[in-house]
This record gives sequence, C-alpha cells and structure tokens, in this order.
Amino acid sequence: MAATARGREEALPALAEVFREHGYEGASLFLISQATGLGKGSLYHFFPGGKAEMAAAVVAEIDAWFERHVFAALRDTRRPREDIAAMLEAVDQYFGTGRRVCLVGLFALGDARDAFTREVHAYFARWVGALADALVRSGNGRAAATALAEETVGAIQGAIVLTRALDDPGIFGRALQRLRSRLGLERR
Amino acid sequence: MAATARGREEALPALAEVFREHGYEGASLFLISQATGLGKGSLYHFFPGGKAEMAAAVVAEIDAWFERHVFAALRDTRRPREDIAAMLEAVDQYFGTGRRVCLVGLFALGDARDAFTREVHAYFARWVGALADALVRSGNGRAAATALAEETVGAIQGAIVLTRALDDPGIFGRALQRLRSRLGLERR
DNA sequence: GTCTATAGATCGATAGAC
DNA sequence: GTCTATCGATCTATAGAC
Repeated sequence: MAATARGREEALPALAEVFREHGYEGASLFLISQATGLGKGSLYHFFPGGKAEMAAAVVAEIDAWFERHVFAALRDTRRPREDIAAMLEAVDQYFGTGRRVCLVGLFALGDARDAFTREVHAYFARWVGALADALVRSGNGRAAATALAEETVGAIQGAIVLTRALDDPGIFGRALQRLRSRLGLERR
Repeated sequence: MAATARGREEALPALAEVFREHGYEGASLFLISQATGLGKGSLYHFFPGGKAEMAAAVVAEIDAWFERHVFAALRDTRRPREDIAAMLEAVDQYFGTGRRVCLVGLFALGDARDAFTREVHAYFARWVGALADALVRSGNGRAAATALAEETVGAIQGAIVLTRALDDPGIFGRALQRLRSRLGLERR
C-alpha cells in the first residue's frame, strides 16, 4: 500500500488503516511492517512501546483530527446550524460513506477495550458534548439537545455497522439524510 | 464462569461469551478452554474445524436464536405493532441494555469479516427485512418502512457502541425509548 | 471422550552489524 | 536509522495414553 514511510508521523496513516482493517489483535507486526514499509527495527525505533504505543499514537491522531476538523467547528458560537451541517459532511467524507470503520468505535466494542477505555470515553464524550452544546445554541433545550446528540452519534456508528454488514453505502447516506432532517438542517 | 460443559450444545453459550468479550482474534483456545471447562482435546472433538468452526457454530446459534425470538415474532401478521414492541423488549433483554456486545455487529466491523461475510449479511438483512415488513403491515408505505427499519437496527447497533464507550446503560434505554416513539408504539 | 504433551507456526520484541 | 537474525512466549492444532 504505502511507499516507505520516512518517519513516525508519515507512518501513522498506514498504521491506522491496518488497525481499522484488522483490529488490534489482528494487526500483526508483519502486516504493520508491510503497510508502512518499515522494518521491525524502524518500527521499534519510532515506537519503543511496541504495538500498544503504535495503537495509542493512532488513537491520539484520530482524536486530534476529530478535535480539529469535527468538534472544533461545533464550538463556533455564531452559526451552529451551519457548523452541524459541516460536521455531518466531514463525517461522511472521513468514514467514506460508511465503508470505513470507526477505529474508536471498534475499540469500544472490545477489540482493545481495557487498554484504551479512557481515550474511547473521551472521544465520544467530547463528540456528544460538543454537538449537544451546538444544538443548545441553535435553540434546543438542554435535555432535547443531549438526546439529539446521542441519537446522532449513535446513528452514525450504527450506520457504519449496517453499511459494512450489508455492503451498501446507501444505508450510510440515507442515515445522514435522516439526521439532517431531524437536526433541522434541511435546505431552506 | 461455566461448570464443565457436557457436550457441544452446552458449550455454545460460554463460547459465545468469549468471542463477544475478546473478539475472534482475541479469543484464544486457552480462554475458550477456561470458559467452557473443556480441554483442547474435547474442544477439537466437538469442533474438528477448530476455532473457525467454533465461531461459526456460535454465529449460527445466535442467528437461530434471533430468528426464533426476534424475527419470527415480527412475521405474525395480526398485530404488527405489538410484535415490534416485543422485538424491542427482547433486544433490550438480549443486549443487557447495551452492556453486551452484538457479536454479529462486531464481526461486521472487521474482527472476522472475511470469514463470515455471508452470515453477517444474512443476519442483518433478515432483521431489517422482517421489521420493514411488519412496518408495512402496520400501515407504513414500503419506502418509509424500509427507512424506519434501517434506522431502528442502526440505532440499536450504534447505541451498543455508545453505551460501552461511555459506560452508561441509560444511553441504550433512551435510544429504545426514542425508537418506540418513532415507530408509533407509545403507550396509548 | 478427555487428558497431557507437544508439534509447528507465528507472535511481539530485542540484539547487533552496518 | 535500518537491516537481518533470532529470542522466548504464545498461538492453533494434533498425537497418543488412558
């Protein structure tokens, strides 16, 4: 897949892809070495903590990416409605219309649950929290906003499961469309 | 956990629990042996195909259980509304209010995806299909029923992810309550 | 049928040459 | 920094005694 990565940072995308495709246990150092183009020596040079550190680095980068491109936009106070719409668009792109697994969701289901409980919790708590805040700012009551935020993030995670199970990206698209309608983002 | 299982059938529940807890790759024969109380010799006597056959047997049993206790009820033509409500109740019980992972959903996300593509597809297709049919019978148009069925099954899967990620069963309960409302099952 | 012992492969991780 | 060689542990699976 990847030409030889030149450093720790460059290796992260390929690394993330391996964990997404095979899960934590299934991502062997052989697969990781192939995907990154780095030998074991180089991998342990960049990640002295081994596989656990590699997975932690991937989760941290995913977390940072979502913070920057998804959660942050929700914290703009002026146009919450547009920000929420932009969040859904970013999600659609990132998850490849449901074909690409959410690694944090996969870890939440147990693949590496004990090792990353805190990171998994923080990721979803910030996602739901930022969305709920934006929904309050766009006119919803606190309780309704929290319920809508939980429903939205849950629907996205569930749509990924269903899309992959039935091999039909239309499922993810329709789920996002329903969410747009329910969140009051319909074209006006 | 389990007293010594006496045969193939008796071993299945403990076997299922191990796969749910650790995923396919993470479920080692050592863990399986401990959970079932069966030595490796006995395990290979009951499952000559090894771990793959054990997982297949578990998926088949889960599939049969859902067919009997969840999908079948949806095919009763006389009182679709009550049947759908009963389905949600069975789901709440089975998934332990979101604390218990859906093994088929976990496999769909990749843990053993290539090996069980057909079974995973069949399970979710029958679930969505049976629910959509019941919704048509309860007065919805075909397109609306399909959308509602996809939304419902997706919401359940997503609620399991969120419940485990945030360690809060209230999330699963609220998700079911929203579904009851949306499916028109509110107390009359 | 169930056990112990172990084969054979692969795992994550390390060492040392370059 | 990157490679090859290899360690010890663990994995799935099998063999053979009982």
